[in-house]
Amino acid sequence: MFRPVQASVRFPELEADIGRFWKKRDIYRKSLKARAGGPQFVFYEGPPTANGMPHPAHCLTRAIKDLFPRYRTMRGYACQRKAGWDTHGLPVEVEVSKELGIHSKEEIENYGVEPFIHKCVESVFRYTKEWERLTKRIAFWIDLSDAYVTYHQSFVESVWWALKDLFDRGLLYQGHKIVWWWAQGGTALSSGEVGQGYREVADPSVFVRFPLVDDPDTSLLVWTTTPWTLPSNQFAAVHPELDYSTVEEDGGKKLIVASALVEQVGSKAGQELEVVSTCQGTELLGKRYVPPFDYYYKAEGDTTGNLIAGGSEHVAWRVVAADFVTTDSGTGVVHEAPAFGEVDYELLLEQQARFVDGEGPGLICAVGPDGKFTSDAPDYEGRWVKEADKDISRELRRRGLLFHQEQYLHEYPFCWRADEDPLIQYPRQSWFIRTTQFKDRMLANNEWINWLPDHIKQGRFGKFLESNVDWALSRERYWGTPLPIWKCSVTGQLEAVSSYQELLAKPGARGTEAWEKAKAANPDLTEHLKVHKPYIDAIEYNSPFDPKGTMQRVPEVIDGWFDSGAMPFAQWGYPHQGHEQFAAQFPADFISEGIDQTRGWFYSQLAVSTLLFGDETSSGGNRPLAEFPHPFRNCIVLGLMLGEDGQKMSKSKRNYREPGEIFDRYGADALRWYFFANQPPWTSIRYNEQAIKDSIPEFLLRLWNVYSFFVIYANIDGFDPVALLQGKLDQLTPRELASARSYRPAAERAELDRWILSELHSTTAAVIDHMDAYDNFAACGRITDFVDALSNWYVRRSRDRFWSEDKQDPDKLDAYWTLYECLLSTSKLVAPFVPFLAEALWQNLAAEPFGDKVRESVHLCDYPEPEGAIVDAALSEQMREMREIVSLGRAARMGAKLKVRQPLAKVEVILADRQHQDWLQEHSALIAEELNVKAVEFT
RNA sequence: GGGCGCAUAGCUCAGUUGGUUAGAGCGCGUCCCUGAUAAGGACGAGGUCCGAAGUUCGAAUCUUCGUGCGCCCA
Repeated sequence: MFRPVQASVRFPELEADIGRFWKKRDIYRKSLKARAGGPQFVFYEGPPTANGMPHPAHCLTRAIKDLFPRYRTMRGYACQRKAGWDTHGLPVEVEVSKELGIHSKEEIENYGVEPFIHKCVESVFRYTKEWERLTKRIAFWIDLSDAYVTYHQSFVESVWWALKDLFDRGLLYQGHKIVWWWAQGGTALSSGEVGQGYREVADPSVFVRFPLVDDPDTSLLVWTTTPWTLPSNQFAAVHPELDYSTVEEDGGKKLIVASALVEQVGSKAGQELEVVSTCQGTELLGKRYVPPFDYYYKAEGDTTGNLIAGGSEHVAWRVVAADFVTTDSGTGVVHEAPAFGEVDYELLLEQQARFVDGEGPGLICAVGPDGKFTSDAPDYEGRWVKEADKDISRELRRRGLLFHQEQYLHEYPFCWRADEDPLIQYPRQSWFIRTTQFKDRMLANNEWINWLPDHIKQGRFGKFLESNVDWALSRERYWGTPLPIWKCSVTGQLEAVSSYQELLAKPGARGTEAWEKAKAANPDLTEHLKVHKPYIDAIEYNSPFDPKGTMQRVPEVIDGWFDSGAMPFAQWGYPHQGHEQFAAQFPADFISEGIDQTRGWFYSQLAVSTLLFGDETSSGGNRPLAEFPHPFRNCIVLGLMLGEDGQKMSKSKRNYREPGEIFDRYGADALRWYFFANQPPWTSIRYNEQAIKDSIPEFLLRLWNVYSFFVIYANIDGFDPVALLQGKLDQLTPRELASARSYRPAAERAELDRWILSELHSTTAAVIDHMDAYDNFAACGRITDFVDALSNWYVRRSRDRFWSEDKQDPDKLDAYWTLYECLLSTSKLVAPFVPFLAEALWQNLAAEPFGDKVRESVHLCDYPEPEGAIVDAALSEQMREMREIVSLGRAARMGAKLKVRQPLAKVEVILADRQHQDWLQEHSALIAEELNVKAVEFT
């Protein structure tokens, strides 16, 4: 007897029971152990950050991350699933600052770095409980107890090793560059971080006159959306090959504007600008102008310097050539403040290179690192630059230099963790990794990665690699992996260190008291903190470069993305330890994250791996050179998940329901099936509660009803596989079932049985093909079709056989064996997709009645093996054709308004292709029954 | 401004290399079953496949341009 099936199943409750069963029996661990000797299937968990709440998009990621390892495990692979947590960086600091009600770096310093760091550690795992609950509830099987944590000492030391390797190879350098600068936070951000903060804003757009020195009635007309950069103006740039016009404006003054823009500029100001003369950009080069502010001009306006090529020139405030000038917008004359733009800064370097050493232009910058004007610009001193825009415009208008002003709508980056803080480009000393030197290697590596969808390879990711810039690694912050570089107090020479132990072994190493004292005061402090600020900063040692020198750590910490990129080896503490694990678990066969990780984790992993393990110059911790691709071979790039309204998901808009509620209402299987079966995972998924709900009747319940049907009648008829099956059993495969009494080989059974078994085996083969190709969507399509065929044709057409009076009727028993096999195989087939439902079926159909004779969980079973001999393609096609005929016949009845109840004399079937006519004729009785006709005629 | 992607039924979405009359589910309408029944099933209506041009015997599918949207980057 099978345990009677509840008539109305409640999946959420069922799932809770199954979840408890897995936990009690430790099924996940057993599933790993069972495959320990199998081939490796390597999966990397991209670490989520646990100081924020999980939301629906995380459900998708976690569902996909579960699906393929679970499938591979059933296919015999050993798939370790080590969890991980991303714990460093700005998100944590910002969260803590909010809590403390502070914002600026200064406030953090005043609060104290040490207590601040303590707060950071506390905050890191604030939402771990919620994350763990979600992970378990959605049945993401992963080893949470053995998670890697990016702030742990062993992880930090792996990162240190990597950085030392790069440093020793000259790939880690300090450079003066224009960086995207978060002024309030006092640090530079990487391109990836900047990319996350773009927002559309309206900025003032000003058209300003720069009067020529030789001809004060004629002005260059320049355009800028950052008036605050005008006090730091050094040059005006034109494109040498563009045409420029001198035009006369109302009142007789003249302006120089790109010819192509004369009309546009005029219409903006509501003026008819009359062209006086035209010239090429080259003719403007060298012309001197008076900048709108004289803070620097006052002293240096007339300064000249000697050129290397001979002769001399004014150092600044003249027209220079630049290829990046366009006529897309503005005036074709560009205001150059080299301090606040990358291309502008390069232009300054170009100019400097023309002069004899020390005689060229220096960098003018009237803004401090805090984003406020310095005493260089006394009128605005101490004011936040963006806030000064208005007053600067007003001043220009007052002095008659403002030609036109308007609002300009454009995308501008803000700090990704402090929405209200706009970033500015700012010159800064910063540490960089020379990734550009490895661009070709990274591209070659990328070439071998199997991206899903494949357009990512040459598209978004490939394009991103091609425009690679050196990685701005350092952060002038507190909570992150400290940059492991110590500097000689006398000579300024640098040295990198790869572990705490190595550091303490340095001659004259001292300064551990800071940590010891803190630990004594608070014994609960985690040991891992000793490799962090401020304790690590206290450690000094004797300089190998100068007897009087002391080695002190540089103050920076690093970009948290580097941590994530180091994860393939740092999760094992490699190379200080974990050589075996790393060797076995590198590279990954499979990773999956959202498309937003293109510039995030996908890049950080590829870059770090290529630099460390990607060519002959890399030491790789003494491991042999790895073949491309690494560190991952297959990557499913998930689409963006949108809210119900098609907009970005947003808590305040309430355009989605919390995952917890979805689980309570519909269950995790419903959500998983919705993710897997409704669309390829890389399309942007419109979160649709109705569709989640619909996956219950469309799939889960349909399968459940077939199962329920079987159990009801098997119990009534006393069909008991336990009594009928002898011999050694294990997972009730078709082969094992074949040993049962009353079991007949498929070839001897009714055609309907042979047909559904054929469908089962061909479906199994197709699902395996699709899943091996990481195509869950196609796999689900096949499964859906099969369950539909089973429910709506096999069971329906077989009802009479199940209800036959004679309990020993071989045909009746065939029907039971057939349906039993279908249900057992289906439960295995769907196990990776809907693990709860699959388990429920397996428990009642196999594990409970058979006890220890069979595997205790469906997730410990092998994935079904298709048997080619069972597949009958012709029969499959014939049956399909018959179902089609029946369907057309019903349509014809409808058209004639003749209900099915009314018997009709005959149906005429006209076949376009007579290939299966004989077969169909043999089955005319069935067609006649379905259509309620007395005769079937083929013409 | 550049890159990538998307645009198919009222809704959510399929549509593999070009090939008969473009599909599914939901919703809607009509009906069947009443021994899977707080289920199940049949049938139907509903589409300028975003627009235009091109390639082709043939285009939702390939090319180009345009429009709209999303993402990424300047």
